[in-house]
Amino acid sequence: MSIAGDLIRGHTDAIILARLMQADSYGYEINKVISTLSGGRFELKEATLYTAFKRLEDSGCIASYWGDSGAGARRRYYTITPAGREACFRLLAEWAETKEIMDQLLTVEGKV
Amino acid sequence: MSIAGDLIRGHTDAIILARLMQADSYGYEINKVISTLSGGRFELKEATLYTAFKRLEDSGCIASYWGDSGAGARRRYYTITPAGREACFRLLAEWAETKEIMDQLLTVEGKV
DNA sequence: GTGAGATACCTTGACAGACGAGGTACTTTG
DNA sequence: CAAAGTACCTCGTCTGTCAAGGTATCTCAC
Repeated sequence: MSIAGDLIRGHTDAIILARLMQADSYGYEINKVISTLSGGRFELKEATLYTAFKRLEDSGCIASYWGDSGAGARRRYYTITPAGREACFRLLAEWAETKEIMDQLLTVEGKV
Repeated sequence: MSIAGDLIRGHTDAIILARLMQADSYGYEINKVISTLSGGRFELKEATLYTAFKRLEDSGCIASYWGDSGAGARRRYYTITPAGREACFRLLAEWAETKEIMDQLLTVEGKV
């Protein structure tokens, strides 16, 4: 993993919700998808992942159900709720704004 | 302020260093520049700002000296050190990578 | 059939950064 | 002289990340 989780901090929920917008999934798989999408440069630590699930479920953004495991242990699947979709769009917009602002704040002219 | 500090969390040092790359400055002014550059959408809380200065000075990225105040209270100016410049470049690169990865992780196709 | 390794979930406690609240001190302006 | 602006600083709290540890199931090699 080449970038630290603290750089992503505050956007974990957005990442999870964005993944669940595509399809229901479970913890282990979500993390593997994250690892793949980031080209192996980032993955959530398990503790971080499960705390996020707890937080998102408590706030009504996601719901869970036990599903079949093809191979291996039982899986708790998560599904995004309507409130979760709304939250996701809001977080995506926030990310866009964060990027914009950060790019402004990090501009360094000359003196290189 | 339209975006929360937690979205920027982990990048505060980068912002401060990038500002000091342009010119020596002091806390109050840096924060005003940040506010201006972000179009009034973001500013650091004083507590955050001063803890960051402390952290950056302890790690040798910046140095400080008392300067003249044109009007108002005394000012503690900060200047970036060679180590600070290096750190700044590293943090800018990290930000670029964070952006790239986040954009991958937040892609949502179809199902809108 | 048993041990290793992958799959899969979960909790606890420590730590670091952001920030609300509070404080100091000086200068200008009304 | 009071109020408002400039300017700095600290303490204690909160929240999210993470290392470490634990549980349980399944498959495959031996």
